[in-house]
Amino acid sequence: MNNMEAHTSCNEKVKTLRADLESLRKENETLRFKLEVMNRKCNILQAHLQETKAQQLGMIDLTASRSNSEITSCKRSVRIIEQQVPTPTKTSQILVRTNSTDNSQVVKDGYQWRKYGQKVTKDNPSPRAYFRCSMAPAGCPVKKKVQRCVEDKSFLVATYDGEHNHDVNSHVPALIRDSLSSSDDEVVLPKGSVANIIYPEPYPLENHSFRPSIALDLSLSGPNDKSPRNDVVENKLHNNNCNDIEEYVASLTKDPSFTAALAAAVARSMPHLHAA
DNA sequence: CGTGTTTGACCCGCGC
DNA sequence: GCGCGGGTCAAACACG
Ligand SMILES: [Zn+2]
Repeated sequence: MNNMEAHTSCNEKVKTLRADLESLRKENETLRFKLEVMNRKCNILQAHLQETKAQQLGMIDLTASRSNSEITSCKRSVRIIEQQVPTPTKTSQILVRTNSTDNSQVVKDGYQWRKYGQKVTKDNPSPRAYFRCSMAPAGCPVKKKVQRCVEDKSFLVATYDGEHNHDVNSHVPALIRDSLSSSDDEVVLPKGSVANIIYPEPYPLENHSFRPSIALDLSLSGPNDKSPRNDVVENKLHNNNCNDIEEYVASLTKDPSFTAALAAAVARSMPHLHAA
């Protein structure tokens, strides 16, 4: 009967371990969610940072990158002032990955938008949607275009145009509520499902000193995604604490599909290079 | 009934 | 001028 007892105790152990595992899994999920929220915050902050930097640099690079490449510091400003009027209309492009393939093109970025048009474009089967900031009647000039990416329809390309002259969403709490109980309209981030790549367009490579960091938040995939990477991560999280994130990143960069996606995204973000 | 989306018409710049 | 492509308008419509 020793054997039997050993067996039952073993079963007990298995049970508790399983329970442990389950709780850890839940914790993992919430952590994932929080990570995603952080990533989104980070992305947004970075976008803002880019904008401010662009502002500080006086949009010099913006116009310079737009094909008139005669660069003489004083001329530039004159030209800019002359032709660009008071509002420099910064544009920035961000790539957003959405897991649901059919979704209507809504990039929730904390602002509220009103759609005012949709067009089919020449070289992209999916239509392009035009949005205006809903504060437009109050004088906010910001517009954005959203279109699915040509080759990777799970990506949305959002092109922002202009700057908001008001705060992010005066009333509704924007996309980031500090915890999981966000019962907002669209803020649904079910189990981590979105990855953003932000690449502020006006910065080509000429500007080595300021390399626009491509903010990539890892696609924290939901339960549907059975990527082997998840297992790695889970193992890491179980074995150790968050110390192994770097290893995770390493595993990520070794993942061919990930690197391919990244390469595609980067290539897409640099039409100049692409053409050359 | 107010509000936001749809969708074809319209406009405008550009190359031929 | 004409056609094309991208951007916007606004009437109709959907929805609460
Ligand atoms: Zn606005």
